Formats: sequence, C-alpha cells, structure tokens
Amino acid sequence: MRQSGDVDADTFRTRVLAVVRRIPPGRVVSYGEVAALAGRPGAARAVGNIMSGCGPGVPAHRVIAAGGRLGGYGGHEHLKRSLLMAEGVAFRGRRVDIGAHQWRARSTRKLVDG
DNA sequence: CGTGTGACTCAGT
DNA sequence: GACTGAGCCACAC
Repeated sequence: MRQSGDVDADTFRTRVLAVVRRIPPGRVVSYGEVAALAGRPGAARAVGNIMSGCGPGVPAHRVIAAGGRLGGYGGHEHLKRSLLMAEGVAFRGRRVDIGAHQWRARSTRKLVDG
C-alpha cells in the first residue's frame, strides 16, 4: 500500500530496476536497451548512474555497454565478467557474444530457441 | 533552482 | 583497435 511516504514508483529509477530484475540469467542487455525498456530511450547514461546505487537484488552484472562490451562495474569489470561467465554467457575476447546472449524482452525466442 | 557528475553511445580520426 | 569530441539523461548537492 503505497502511502504518501512511499517512493513514487514512477521514477525512471524504479522502472530501470524493474527491467533489470526481469533480465533472465545467461542474458545481457545494454544500458541503452534498459533505458528504452524503462521508457526513456537515450538515457543510457542515467541508467549507469542508477545502477551504481541499485543495491542488491538487482542483477546489474547483466547490464553491459553497447556492442557487447562489459562497460563499467564500479571498477570491478572483471567481477562482472566472472558473474556473466558463471551464468553461461559466452565471451568473444573482451566482449560478450551478444549474438547469442543479448536479451530481448518480448522477443521471438521460440523461433530462435532451436 | 542551477550545476556537476558518470557503471553511456555514436561518429570521426 | 584506440583516442577524442559532442550529445544525452536522471539524480545528488
């Protein structure tokens, strides 16, 4: 019951967290994608800032930079990489094989699942 | 209410 | 592939 004291639950911040939480294991999304899914395409930068304070409960390691690059992770990129690898994400050098792991909300996954 | 900031992105060199 | 410059946005101070 959101009383007046509750967060507005309408802020971009809350939306981003909700989207990131929906990212399934073994899948990755770029900051720009998250921003777009949150309703603010182009706010990739803002997403990064929000992620920095998302706290636990949010698989921030599944959010990467564009082109499959790891991007940042509070100075722990290697940890981000490890977490993704632990989920079965394939890497191509320093980049994630987005061609096989880029998450698609409402995608045609059954078509490519084969 | 103006300014600064950064876990971003794109295009050019 | 690496570096630079410019654009963009939400949030903290």
